[in-house]
Amino acid sequence: MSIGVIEVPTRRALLVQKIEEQILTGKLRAGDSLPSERQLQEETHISKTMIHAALVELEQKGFLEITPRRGAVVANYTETGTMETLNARIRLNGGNMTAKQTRSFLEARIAIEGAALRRLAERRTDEDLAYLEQILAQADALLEREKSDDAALADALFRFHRGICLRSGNEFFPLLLNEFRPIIMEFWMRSIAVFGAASNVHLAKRYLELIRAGDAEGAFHRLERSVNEYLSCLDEQ
Amino acid sequence: MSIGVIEVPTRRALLVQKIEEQILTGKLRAGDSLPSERQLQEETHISKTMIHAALVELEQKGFLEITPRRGAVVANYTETGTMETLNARIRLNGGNMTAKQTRSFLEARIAIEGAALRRLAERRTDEDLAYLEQILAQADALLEREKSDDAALADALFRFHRGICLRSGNEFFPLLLNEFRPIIMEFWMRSIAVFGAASNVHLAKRYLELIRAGDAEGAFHRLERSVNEYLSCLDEQ
DNA sequence: TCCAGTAATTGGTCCGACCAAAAGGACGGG
DNA sequence: CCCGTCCTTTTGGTCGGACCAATTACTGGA
Repeated sequence: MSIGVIEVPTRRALLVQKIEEQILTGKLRAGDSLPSERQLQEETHISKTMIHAALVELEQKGFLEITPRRGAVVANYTETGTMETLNARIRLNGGNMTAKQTRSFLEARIAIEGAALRRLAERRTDEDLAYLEQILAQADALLEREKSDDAALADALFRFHRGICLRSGNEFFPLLLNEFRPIIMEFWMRSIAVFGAASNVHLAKRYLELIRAGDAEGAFHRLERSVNEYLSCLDEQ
Repeated sequence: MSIGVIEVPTRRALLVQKIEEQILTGKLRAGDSLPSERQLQEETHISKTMIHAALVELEQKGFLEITPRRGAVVANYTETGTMETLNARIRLNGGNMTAKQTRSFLEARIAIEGAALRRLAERRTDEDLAYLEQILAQADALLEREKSDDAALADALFRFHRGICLRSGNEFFPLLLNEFRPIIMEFWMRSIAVFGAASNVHLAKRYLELIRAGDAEGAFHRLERSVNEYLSCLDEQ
């Protein structure tokens, strides 16, 4: 057990976190208006510049709606919520997704990556295969090392699956994966912990072979099956 | 033709827009580094506080990568790009998607909304149906009016289809639709222009009936068919 | 040639003051 | 009693200067 880097949070980050908490725990509800920036300044003893910066950050994350000279109100995140909002919600929960969130995530994964997988298997080129092979070679190199680096391997797995979306020719799929990134990385870290590093890389190679063979349905069903395996392993715990 | 609301953009927004333009038009390429914040301050006569805020915003949008004390470089948006990045790209192009983007969008729509549709049809409750009916009632009310308001109708259609995702029980799908929002709204505006307002509302009612009947496959194929119709109509133009 | 020491530069944070627009009263004519 | 006009207050948005810590670039001596 190492202590690791100790980072001092900034006042602004703390303020953002505090307001996020109030919203996510329901103390602040959609439609509620926040105190004015000056009032917050007095309460918190933080300069108005930083108060303002924090509120703008929360607006960009989809938590608030700011109208100039009218104030900030808590947004209804059914209306404005994005992946950013969800990431914050998960972070608040100590980085753990609820069972429902996990299921939702995997369902979304099948929908998006499944579609990409099908398309890619149908129209893969040599260039596509080379692109994916190169990422797997990096993953193999990571396996060879004596010191295992799970984070680097998870990153490689992420890039492999994003590569599938990228090479499917659809311009939206890889962007969606980028949006999901923190969640997907967490997923792979867990998968490595449960099934082992080698097993995950081996599975990736299976996908590549199915794509090479042009077996769209086979690749899709492989995805469905591995997701279900993951789910049943999760249920056991 | 009405003039509409005139909103004064903030300096920060203008700076963000300008840098976005430079990146999207290729004047700034991935890997290029930006001038330092102080240099930008001199060039633009905008205070460093605002310069910094603008750069951070661009980082959150996936256009830049900022390293403390090293500067900001233009990001490779394969790596960092999000829906926000794509929205900006489309906005720069006058709100028009390329043919490939349109195809990608519709493919993503089938993947996501199709999955939601299937799930919802299998496990819909009376509450779910009432929720969707209520949105369609609003759409009907809009149709009755003598003055047609396409934007309001497009919004209702958006909320109906987001409602499908919301009521599917998957926590990710509605968030994804929010992320897509500007693009989806553009899509519905176009669909209203091509097929007419009544026709679009009528189609929505068909989905609702298929969901009510629990016909998951029927609903899914309805979606596929209407997407293909839209595509072939687009090809004709 | 090398290296320690230093000066300059960088992004990140913070402050207190000011601006223009909007909201809310106060006032006065009808 | 009503309604427009004027003025004060409050609001978010902006500014320029300051400081910090880390990095980089340079410089002088061994």
